[in-house]
Amino acid sequence: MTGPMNLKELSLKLNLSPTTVSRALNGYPEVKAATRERVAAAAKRFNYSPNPRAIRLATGRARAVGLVISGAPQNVITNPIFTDFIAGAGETYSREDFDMLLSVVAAEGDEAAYRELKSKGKVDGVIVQGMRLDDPRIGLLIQIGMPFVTHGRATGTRHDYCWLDVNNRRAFLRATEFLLDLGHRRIALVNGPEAFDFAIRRRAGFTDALTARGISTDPALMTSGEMTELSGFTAASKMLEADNAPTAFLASSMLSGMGIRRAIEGSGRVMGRDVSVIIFDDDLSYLRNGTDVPIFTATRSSVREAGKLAAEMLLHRIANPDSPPEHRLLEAELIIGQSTGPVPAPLRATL
Amino acid sequence: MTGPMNLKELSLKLNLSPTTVSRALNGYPEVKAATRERVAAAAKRFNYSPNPRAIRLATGRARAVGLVISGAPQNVITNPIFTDFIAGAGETYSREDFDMLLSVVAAEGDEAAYRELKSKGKVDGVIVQGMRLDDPRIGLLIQIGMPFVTHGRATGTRHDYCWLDVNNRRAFLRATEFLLDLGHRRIALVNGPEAFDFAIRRRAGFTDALTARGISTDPALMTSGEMTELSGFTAASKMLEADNAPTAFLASSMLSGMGIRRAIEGSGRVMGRDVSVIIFDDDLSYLRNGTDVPIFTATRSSVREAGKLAAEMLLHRIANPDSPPEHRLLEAELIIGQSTGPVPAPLRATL
DNA sequence: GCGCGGTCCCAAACCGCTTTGAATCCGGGC
DNA sequence: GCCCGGATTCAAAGCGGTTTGGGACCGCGC
Repeated sequence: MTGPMNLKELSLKLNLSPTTVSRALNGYPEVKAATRERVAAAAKRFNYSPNPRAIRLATGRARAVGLVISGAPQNVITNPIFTDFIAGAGETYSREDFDMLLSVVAAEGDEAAYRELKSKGKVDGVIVQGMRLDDPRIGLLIQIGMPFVTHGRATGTRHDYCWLDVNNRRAFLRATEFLLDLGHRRIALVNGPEAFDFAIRRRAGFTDALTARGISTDPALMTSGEMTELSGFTAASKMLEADNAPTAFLASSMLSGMGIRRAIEGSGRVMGRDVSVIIFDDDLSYLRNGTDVPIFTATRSSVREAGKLAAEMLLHRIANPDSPPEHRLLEAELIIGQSTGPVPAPLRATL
Repeated sequence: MTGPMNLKELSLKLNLSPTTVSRALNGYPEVKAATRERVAAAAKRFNYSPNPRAIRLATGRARAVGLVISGAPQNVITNPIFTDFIAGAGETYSREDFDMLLSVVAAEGDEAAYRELKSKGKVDGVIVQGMRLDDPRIGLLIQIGMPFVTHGRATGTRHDYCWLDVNNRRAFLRATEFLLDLGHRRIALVNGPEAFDFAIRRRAGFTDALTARGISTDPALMTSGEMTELSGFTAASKMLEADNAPTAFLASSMLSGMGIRRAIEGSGRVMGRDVSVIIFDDDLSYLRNGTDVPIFTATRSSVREAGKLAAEMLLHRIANPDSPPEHRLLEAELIIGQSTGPVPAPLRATL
């Protein structure tokens, strides 16, 4: 064995020049159909596959996309969304034979990481996650000329850029309306960290729905924080203790929903009967909202699907860097589970 | 702008040959100290950084490590461990300037993925996760000559290979003893999928502790399944309904523990008073077991730390492929939380 | 018979680095 | 003054592809 076959060897076997073989394999028009077939057959027969390192050096393209994960060691970064997102994206990349490379960097190290990805030419484009208000990464990436698509938008930026997002505002608007239609008037919002754009939009959907019905928003019924079971529990417990406890909750994630459920049950109430809960369900593969019948009523949008679409958009963007940026807004579906019901009668009486 | 400076340009500025500059930068001994400094200074001044694609082509090394994630679209793969693990590993890699590349493949596609990683020379080594009994990947990787370290061991393989694992058996042995010492005799095991090696070892620890005290194991008190909240809830609910309900649970993950807690509370019992629970806590960044005081009593071992160590082992292995395989067994610590207590008096009376 | 425009193929340069094999420089020994 | 070996440095040959700039061959019109 002398290692895998290379272009030169293959061309010798075919009595052709490397040039022609390369062109045949890459679909250039100036090679005769018969020759092309002969080459293709030989390539398959000798199990030839071009050396990616050589391709990359010769073309200057990386055939790889990046994902910068910042916030190590303790932050956001390791949020549970991530895995499903790349699972979706990864399949697209392997199909197109792109590598996906991750850089894990400490908080604040992300700018340097993007610059390095660019200057060393390690990737042809990146996907950006965890968008914040007027996220500085957008300007940076445009400035250094790195193709990208964001998962989520960034309110407040003046740039036009390529994004994929869920209609968070509309999702929470509809969820709130659904609760209002069930007669609920004291509705609490247990939101994600409002440093993130998606959380802002969800709150907007929530408050818009309330004000549209002439219901004033109560700051005591709106919290924002980590999307963990514990923080959901803590927030909900506190609200449920109050005199004027909410009869319904809108939760930003499955995990906070689980915390809220615990708080409800811990207070002697029953979820779905005494207190309603709607969650935002990212349809994560290890946090399923029930198997056949959903446990929580939810606005659902698959993160995995988002990953797949974002990857496709990115590859398209890399291939056509000068086309106008695409935008894609996904709608979440409202699925009815067991966690919602009409506002309880005794409370309805007090209205 | 003519793109970033390259070796030839730099060597021209220095009136040196590319050879010498390359050697100076790479620490070869045959270059004079004064020259080396001059080169280093110029490199910094002109912001020179070598083109990784050229290095890879010239050296034949990838300076990258891989992670194959199999089981798409619906499986294991997206398990919550993953993110924390790579967060730990990723920091090591960036420090050493290694790329980390992910391939997401459909179930059963992993063998082909490893072979491709090898044949295309995309990585110098891989980390393997989710070990099963006599995992076939071990033989495969040895056969194709791909350096690797596994996260978890694989009982039953005849090969010697490089692994990093938590002492799962001992962790559950100690946890079980802890419960026994509290007077519990009806202890249930809500295990992860026993297709995985770690789950087998945990069960062994559990049953060993019981039999050491002369307590027979009750199949009705041992389940194995997904490590989700729902399946924890389902399993525990069923057991708690039975006549001879357990007074304590050993759970394989934080999520199943949360499901068990819900089942306990749903049955009108109080966790930590009526029923004790110990979980295995991977110390995931978005599933914290309480902030200051732990909610669950747990055997804890940080997956993130494991990722960091595994990455170091892998880099070492890549640098010294012929050294004997390292093994590293981490001990989990038993941390006492609020979910355990002595067996309730009325039950104790019946012993 | 000759020039012309296609079609198809090739030699050689190039991408930017590492590495081999050899040249150069230098002080010391004789 | 000359040879020798160690210390430095260099030219050139890879690594394995892509791409540029021609060439060879062919049928056609005149």
